[in-house]
Formats: sequence, C-alpha cells, structure tokens
Amino acid sequence: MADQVTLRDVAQLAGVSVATASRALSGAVGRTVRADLRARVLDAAGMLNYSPNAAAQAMVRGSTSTVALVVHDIADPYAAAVAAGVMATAARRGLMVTVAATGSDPEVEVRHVEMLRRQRARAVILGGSRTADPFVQQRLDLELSGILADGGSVASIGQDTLPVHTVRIDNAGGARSLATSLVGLGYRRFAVLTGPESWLTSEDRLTGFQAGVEAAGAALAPESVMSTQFSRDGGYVAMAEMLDRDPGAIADVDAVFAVSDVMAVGAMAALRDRGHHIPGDVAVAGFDDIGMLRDVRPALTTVRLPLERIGSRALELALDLRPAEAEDRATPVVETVTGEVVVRASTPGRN
Amino acid sequence: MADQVTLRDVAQLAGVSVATASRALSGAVGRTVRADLRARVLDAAGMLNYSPNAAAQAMVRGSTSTVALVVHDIADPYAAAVAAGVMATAARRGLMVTVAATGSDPEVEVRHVEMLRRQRARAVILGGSRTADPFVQQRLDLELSGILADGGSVASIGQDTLPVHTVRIDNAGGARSLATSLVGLGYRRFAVLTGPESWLTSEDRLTGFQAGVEAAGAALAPESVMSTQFSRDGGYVAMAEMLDRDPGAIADVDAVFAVSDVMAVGAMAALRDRGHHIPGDVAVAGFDDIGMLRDVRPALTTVRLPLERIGSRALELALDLRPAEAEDRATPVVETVTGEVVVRASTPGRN
DNA sequence: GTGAAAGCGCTAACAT
DNA sequence: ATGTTAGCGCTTTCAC
Repeated sequence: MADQVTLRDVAQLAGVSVATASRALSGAVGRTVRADLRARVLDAAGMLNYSPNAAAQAMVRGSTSTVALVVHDIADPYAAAVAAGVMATAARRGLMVTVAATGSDPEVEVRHVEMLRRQRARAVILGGSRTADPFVQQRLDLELSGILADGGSVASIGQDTLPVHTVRIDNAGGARSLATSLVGLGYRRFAVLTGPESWLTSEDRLTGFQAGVEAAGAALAPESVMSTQFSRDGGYVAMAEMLDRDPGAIADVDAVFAVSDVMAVGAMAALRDRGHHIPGDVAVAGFDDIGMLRDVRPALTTVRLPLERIGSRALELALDLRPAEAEDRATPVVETVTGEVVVRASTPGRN
Repeated sequence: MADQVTLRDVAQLAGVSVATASRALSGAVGRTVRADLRARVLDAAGMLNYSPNAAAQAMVRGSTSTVALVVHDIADPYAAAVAAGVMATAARRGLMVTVAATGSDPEVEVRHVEMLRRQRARAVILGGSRTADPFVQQRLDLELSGILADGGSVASIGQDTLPVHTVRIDNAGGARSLATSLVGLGYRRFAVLTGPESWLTSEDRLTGFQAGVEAAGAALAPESVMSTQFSRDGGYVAMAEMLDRDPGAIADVDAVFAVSDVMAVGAMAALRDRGHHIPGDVAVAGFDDIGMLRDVRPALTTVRLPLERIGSRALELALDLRPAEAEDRATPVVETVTGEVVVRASTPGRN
C-alpha cells in the first residue's frame, strides 16, 4: 500500500508549517493566511494530488459528514424513492449517504444500525417499516440512544413507535379514505392482500381499510384477508392461492385491495392468468402510487405518498432538530403525512 | 454534545489498560487475553453502551470498512438493481455502502468521487454511464488514480473507457442481437429513441442496433432516430414529438426501439395517447429487462441484463483484484456481460 | 498475558 | 499571519 500523501507532505513542499497548510486548505472563516502562501499550498496540494483524510478530520472535529439510511431493500421502488429524497437533501448540504439494506430482518437492521453508529453518522434514518418484535426493539433502542448520546440524531419513517423524530405516514387514514372512495364507487365486497402480520405498515393499512369498509356499513370477512410477502410475487402468490382455494369465491368479491402497489401488480397478474378481467370481473387497488408503475394497465387506483419528500423531510428533521442538550434530550417531533386517494381505471364506478 | 464513551472509560471500569480492553474487544486472532479479563471488559462495554469509533480505527488501521457506489439516480430501477447487488455483496463482507447520485452531471460525479476519496472508501464503483467529455474525464482520472495510490480500488460498470476494473456491458452486441431478432420476426422499418448523445450507453445501443439492422439488409433513416432524456418521460416526449412532427410518418414504422425499458414504457404511453395500438399498429422493444416493468402490457420485448449480478461482480472485482504493488499497478480486468434477447408480446411475429 | 507509549493525519489552541 | 504543540480514540509494537 503506497504511502498516502499527507498534509505534512503538502506543507513541506510549499515550505510552510502544517498549520498554515491546514488553514490554507480548510480555509477557515477569515482568510487568515497570506495570499501567496495560500497559493503555494494549493499548488503543492495539486502537484501531489492531495486528498484530506476524512477520518482524521472526523477525529479532531468530532463529527463526520455522513448520514445513513436504513431500508428493507433498495431495489423496492418505495425505498428507492425515499432514498432519492434523502440523497438530494444530503447533497444539498454536502453530506454523503450510507445506505443499508436489511432484507426485512429486524436482526439485520439492528446490526446495521450498530455499524452506522460506529461510523458516527450524523444522522440515521430508519426508512423501513417498524415491526412488533419487542426483543429486537429493545436492542434497537439501545443503539439509537447511543447514537443520540454521541451527538448524532435519528429519524424514523412510517410508524411513530420510536422515541425519535418521525415522519409518520398515516397508513390507516389513507387506507380508510381509500375504502370510503371505493364504497362510494359502488364496491361492497372486498378482498385484501396484506403483508406479514408483524409488519406495522401493512397492519395499519389493513385495519384502516377495514375501518373504512365497516364505517360504510359493509364488512370484510376474515377469510377474504390474505397475508403474504410485501412484494410483487407475494401479491401474485396470495392472489393465486385465494383463487385456487375456492374458485367460486372470487365471484363474491368485486374489489381487491393490495396494501401496496407492488403487490397489487402481482395480484393483477394472477387474476389475469386465471382468466379474470380487470376491472370488468374484479377491480384492484393498491397503495403508494409508485411512479414506475404508472403505466400498468388498467391504471391503478391507489393512495399517493410523496415518497421523495418524505425522505427529504426525515433527513431535515434529523439534522435540524438535533437534541439540544445531553440531559434535555429534545422531544421528538412527529410530522404526519397523509396520502391522497387517486382513483384510476382499475376501479371504475359501479353504478 | 455529550462526551463520547471511549475505550479509556471501558478500560477504567473494567480495571484494565486500554491495550487489554482493545484486545478483548477487537479480539485478534489468538485470544491473547485472559478469559476473566475479557469478560470484565465486555461487561464494562455493555454497561457503558460503548461503540468503537470507526474513524479512530480507520486512522490507525489505515483502511475503512466502507465502499462506495456512484449512480445517476437511485430511483432509476436500473441503478437500484445494481445497488442491490453491490449492497448484498458488501453486506456479506461486513462492509457498508455509501451511495452517491450524480443526476447525470459529470461535474457532480467528479465532486462525489472526490468526497468518496476523502472517506478513503476501500472501493469505489462507478455505476453510471460514461460520457465523452474529455475535460471532466481528466479530472476524474486524477481522482481515480489518487484512490488507487491511497490503496483503494475502483471498478466501473458499463463502458470500458477507464483504466480500472470493469464490468463491461455489451450494449452494442445486445442491441445488435435485438435488431437481428426483430428482423427475424418480420420487422423492417424502425424508429429509435435514444438518450443524450454524449452518453455512451445509449450511443452504443443505438449503433449496435443500427449495425444489426443494416446487417440484415434493412436501413435506419437518420430522421427516425430521436435523442431524448434517458427516462420514462423522455421516452414519452420524444415519441410524442416524433408523432406530431409528421403524423403520417409512423405509418412507415413498424417497430420502435427505445434504448431502455423505462423509455420504452414512456413511448408506449405516447403511442397509445395518440390512438396507436401496440403491437397492432406498431411494435415496441426496450433494453435492460427491468423487473418492475414485467407487468406492463403488452409485455415488453427487451435485452435482459443481470443487473444485480453486475453490481456484485463490480464490487468483487474491485475488492479481490486490488492493484498488487504501487509501482506495478495491476492491469485492470475487464469482464464482459452480454445481454440476452427476450421476445415478448410487444413484438409479435409479422409473418 | 498485560501495560506503557508511540503514533495514525489532522485541527485548534496557544505562542510568537 | 505563521509556527509549535497538544491531543482526537484507537491499535500495536515493545517491554515486562
């Protein structure tokens, strides 16, 4: 491994002390270094292709220029959109973003947060759905309080279950509004494809939808709710299973709500593969309004979430609302984002 | 900012020296620390919720546990898939991934690489298309050689235009095969929607397609090639423009090749909005085989690229084939990935 | 097996 | 305005 070019080398070549070299390069507030010296330093740095060592700077400054984002799977367009928002805001502030994927394993999430804590990331954004596992939760809490104690900050996206700044997504409210809209369009008999039960995001969407349906005087039979993976294939498999379990049952359903657009698309494929026409035979609705899915036909009725915005906001909350004093750990701020129902061709009026 | 818990605190609480504490925690190969002392240290660390400072470790070890990925836009499913591959391999090796988005601006790319160099990332993966700008290219070269000089490594994805390990994507070959397939299906008169001209990925796909068309005895008129943004909306706008420019011209085209799936989807929407039926009136083909687009109808004919695999491989090349000696900078390895033509319903046989 | 001490590259007092 | 020097938190010789 070649010897790195250090500030000492630059200073030497420029014929100044390391202090002067540092001042010339890091250019503190007042230009406290003579123009000709500064120029010599800059030249020397250029000659040597010098690059300051961020780790060394972090040591002495006591803070890094890195933030972190934890998601389930970056290939999921939901996570990718959030990441784009976080990265845009980070770039605007000259920060780099470390992204960690958990594969939806809370255990892995904790390990990643632990690594991110070691990096002393200025902020850690928890972008994946919270789960209900109390044991892992406790270890996570420990890491998070450690981050706070070290002067970092934390923000969470989705559920407001952690004592940190949160961009809360009103999943229940959005799903409820969706249900209301669908009932308004004339739908009465629903089936729901939901995610893993421990996963709060899908649970909230399920219960919200249920509430909306019931408020409208309709009902959601337990056997018409199917739990599956939070993915396209999960949607496909669950829909297929539901259809195969009782081929006649679908005749009793006039709309399927999949708790995410990605799942909805899978469900549509399963429906089609079994000869059902959408929306003629059965309507389908999703949640999220994933941009990349805008062109599936029939266009998907869904609940729009400003995902990029949510990512940006989460970072802003973390960065701008850092706990004031060590002892007076500032009260976490919770900002709620409500989705907007977007009715499209997949759920035409049934009047 | 609260005082961080340092190794000194842990050692003190455990009643040992920092050296012993370090050995107990970092646990070198041979367990050279007595069991009871190690236990005391571990306990103390637990009590204090201690987290080693990665920057300090990096300083003394001379290497970080971070790798970096540079892409145009993480929300683009192409980049997201590559990122998923990089992150999976990184996780397997206990490394974190810093992701930087350039917004397709070569200038921004250079700045990000510069920042990543400061972080002393072990490897930097350039995941975006190379461009033809010689000036920026030169500054990029400087940063890259700096990374190498500092003991880091670099890998590039796409074009083999940089003196670094490369997962070369045979864009030209894939596009050529696609053209051959389309001609085989009976198509003769093509229109092409391509990306920015300085962008090598789209240029290669265009010229490859052109070569394939010509090899088959057909031709591609210059006016039937339209340059646009490498995005869904770019595809839409370009297609719309082409249709509006000369509403009759489309009658002379029996297949549109968009140089990416994402653009193809936009093109399909524009075609439909103007009343053209796909594939009845005109066929459409793309490139990449983006999984999330699997469910658009008609299913898109395309060239499949193993994007995740490509990401993984790029990181493996960078990590496992580091330059041996400073002076003997190892010859960069170039691995070529060839796409596979996948014919689907958007280009039925015209026989 | 354990501890003392020397740095890693840099910035920020503190002198001058 | 510039140089000297003391660390930042950690690992790793080097003695014992």
